[in-house]
This record gives sequence, structure tokens and C-alpha cells, in this order.
Amino acid sequence: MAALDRAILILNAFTTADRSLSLAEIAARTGLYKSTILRLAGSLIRGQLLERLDDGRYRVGPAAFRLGAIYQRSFASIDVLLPVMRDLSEQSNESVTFYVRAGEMRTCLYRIESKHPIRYMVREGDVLPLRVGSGGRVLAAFSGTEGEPYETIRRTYHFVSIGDRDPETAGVSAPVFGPGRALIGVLTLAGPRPRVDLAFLDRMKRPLLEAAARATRGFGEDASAIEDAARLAAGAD
Amino acid sequence: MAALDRAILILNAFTTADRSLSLAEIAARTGLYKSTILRLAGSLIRGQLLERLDDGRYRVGPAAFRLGAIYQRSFASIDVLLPVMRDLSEQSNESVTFYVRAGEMRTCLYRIESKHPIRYMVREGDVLPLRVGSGGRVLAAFSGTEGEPYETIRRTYHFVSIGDRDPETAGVSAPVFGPGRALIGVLTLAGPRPRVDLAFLDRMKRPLLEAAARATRGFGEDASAIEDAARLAAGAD
DNA sequence: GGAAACGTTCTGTCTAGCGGAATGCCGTTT
DNA sequence: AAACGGCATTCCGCTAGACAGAACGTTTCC
Repeated sequence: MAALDRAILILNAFTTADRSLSLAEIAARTGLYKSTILRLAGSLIRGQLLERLDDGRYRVGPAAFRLGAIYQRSFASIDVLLPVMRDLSEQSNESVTFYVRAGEMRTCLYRIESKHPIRYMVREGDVLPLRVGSGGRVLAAFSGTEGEPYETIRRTYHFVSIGDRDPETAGVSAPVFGPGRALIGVLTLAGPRPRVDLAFLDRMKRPLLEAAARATRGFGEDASAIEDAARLAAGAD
Repeated sequence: MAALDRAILILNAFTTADRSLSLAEIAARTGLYKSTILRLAGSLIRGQLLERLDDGRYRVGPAAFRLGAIYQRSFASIDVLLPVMRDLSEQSNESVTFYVRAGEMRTCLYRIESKHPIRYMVREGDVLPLRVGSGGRVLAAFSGTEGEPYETIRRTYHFVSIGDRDPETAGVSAPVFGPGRALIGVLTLAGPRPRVDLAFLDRMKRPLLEAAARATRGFGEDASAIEDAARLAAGAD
């Protein structure tokens, strides 16, 4: 569907960096004719997916925000996840993030910031590569990726990574399941490397896995496998 | 642009209540032919504005969430507003919300929940009527609505409403401005009526107006008018 | 085991979106 | 003050692509 694909192209021209774009900028980024954009923009504005500012520039509209909120809530989640995430962040003093899979990427769905001034900068709505970083690895593992380290992750229910996605960042992640053992997303505890080292992550494995188990139970699914993994992770390495 | 209007119609078929919809449900809500929806859905899914679940049902996709996050951040806001809102919520022990105008409606852009178990239920992304409730009144006033109570609001920079939008809810709101005295949005302190009464709201006027002034200064605009209003509100009524 | 409901595919018709040129509007430069 | 350049906007003839509806296949529910 050509017209619609182009409309989506227009929306995707917007990034976090630019709060608004002119017609010419949209044309440059999308490669579309200005007349085409103008026509499409009319409908997008009517639907409030796009907004026209007083100076004639465009920005993403409130309908996008409304839909985004629907997406976020379609994971049941907020009432179950946020208390778990808050507790984990208080125990660790580090940031806690919940990622979900989005095709070949992953999306940050919720985030609790650490109180530390130096922060590992990811925000709700950010899109990251699927197979990189501890959260990405765990998502990939429980979406059925073959080989290592994914086989091990499926056994131990967690993965520690240091400088995998970002050289200055380290973290540990565990999966959260919902009805029918379906993977909902992954809970990640992460922070800057000087502070978040291997010893710290080792100590945090158990609280993290217990948080993942608690969230899983919150979604009405049995979490004994994750609880077993929590005990093993704390005992062993 | 017919095709695009229909695509938006499909997206708008989704509400907070339903986490996913079947093809037939979308057809019923939009009045579109199923073949049309299927064609449009193809493009929407390609653009990740829509997602196909394993059971064949549809839900809003991650791209909507990404765009929503861009919208939220396009108000500069998060670094300026959240600390102000958090402080105000701690001072008052009630929920603090930031609304922005969205056409003839208003959107809840940020929200800090009170610690109380009984909560006044609005969430980020919710869409409310523009001209109702204290937040709505203030938005309308500073968007140029004529007559009362809007003239008074423009003089006093705040408005108290009790049971206006919702019979069980009361609140007080003040505007936040950005570069060029442009209205950005409105800060609302609100809660359930048994707890949030006239006396309480009177006491909260000053902290609220000071928070609005602080946010306005954070956006690089002079806030002396709001500060004057804060002193007056505390002295008078 | 029958029927209803649902998702999906297909096709001829015709509309509605397309590209590109042309116009008009500012703000800047010489 | 005039000319220029960059920008948004309008217009139009052509044709590709979206449309409605029927037909088909599959699953679900009595």
C-alpha cells in the first residue's frame, strides 16, 4: 500500500533529536516530493498523528502518544511491573529497565532511573538492537535463537554482559513470562562499568531473578523454574 | 487522502480497554470492508504501527510507542518538569499531572502518582475534554477563550475546581510557559474530594504556583507574573 | 456433523494519488 | 530598492493502485 507506506516514512523521519521538522527537511529525509508530503500530512494532521506548529513546522502529534500509551498498557504490566522494578532499583541503587521484543529490535517499555548522577542513558520508547547487550541476549534466547550463549541462558534464566552493547555499560537480565509461558519481556539491571562490576552483578543475580519470578507470578504464571535459577545463581558462581 | 484516513481509523479503533482486536472487531468498529483492512494492515504492520499476534489478532505496534515517546520529549520537558512535579507531589502527598492541549482535547503528558491507596485515575497518554476540570479551564484560558471564568484565570494564573470534570475529584491548576510566553501546558494537583477539600486546595495554591513558576523559568522564560500570583493567592482567599 | 463465523484471496472497474511544473510568499543580499 | 534564493503551496493530466464484493478455505461452536 504505497500511500500508507509513505505516510509511515514521514512519521519515521522524526527522531528524538529534532522536536520539529520543516517541510523541506521531511522531503530531504524521506526523498518524497513536497506535494506528496503536503497531501499526506493533511490526513496525518487530521488524525493528530502529526501536528502543525505556529511557525509552519511539523512535529509528531498527540494521537501518537495516545497509541503509544495503549501499546505500553497492552502488556498488562504497569501494576505488576512497576512495583517490582522500583523495589529492585532500591535494593541495587541502579537503573532497572524492562524491554520487549519488537521484530528484530527491542523497545524500552519501562524504566526506573537510579539516583546516581551518572546515568546509563536509555529512556522509555528507545529502540535498541535485539541481539546485543544482556537484555537483548535474554530476549533472543527466549525467542528461540539457537547456539551459545542462548542455550545456557535458557538453562540459567539470566545473562551478565559487560561492555556488550555499550563499552561503558554492564548489566544483568532475566526473562518475565506471562500466560502460557509466553515471553513477555526482560528485566535488566544495568549501570556504568566503574560502579557496576562483575562482583556487583554476581550479588544482584539473585534479587534480579527473584524480581523476574515475582513479575511472572504477577502475570499468573508459575515461576518455580526462575526461582530455582535464583537459588542456583546465588549459590554457584 | 482516503487510504490514509482509513488507516488512521483502524488505529483509532484501539482503546485502552482492549489489548488486542480481531479482524472482525476492527471491521465492526471502523465500518471498513475486511479486505480493505487486510490491505491497510499489511502496511501498518510493515511500519510496526500495528502488530500481529500469534493467534492472528492485532494490537498497536512498537513504532507507535516510539513516536509517542518523541511527542512526549518534544516538549523539552522531562528534565525540567519531573523534578518540579516530584517535589510538588511530596509537599502535597497528592497526584500531580501535566496536561498539554491537543486540538479540542487535552492529553496527560506526565503524571506523578500520590502514595495514597485511593487514587484519582488518570494515566499518561489519556485524553480528556479541553474545557472541563481545573486543568482544562486553565488550558482554555491561556489558549485565548473569552468570558468567565477565563478572564479571572488569566489574571490569577490558577483555577480551583471541585467536582467539575469528575464529581468525586477536586484540584487546582496553573499554567507553564516556554520561550516567547507560549503556553506549554498546565500543572494540576488533584485528588479525591473527601481528602482534597477547599481548605487543602487553598493551602496548595502557593506551592503549585511556585512550581509552575519554577518550571517556566526552567524553560527559559520570565516567571515574575506567576510569582506575583503566588503571593497574592497565598495572602488573599 | 452441520452451520456459522472468520480470515484470506482474487479481479475488473474506476477513482484518487502521483509527479512535476508553476505560482506565490518571505527574508536576505547586493 | 530590486533581485535573488529558499520555502510552502496549488494545480493538473495520467495512470497505477486501491476499492468493493464475491468466492474460497479453515476453524469453531452447537
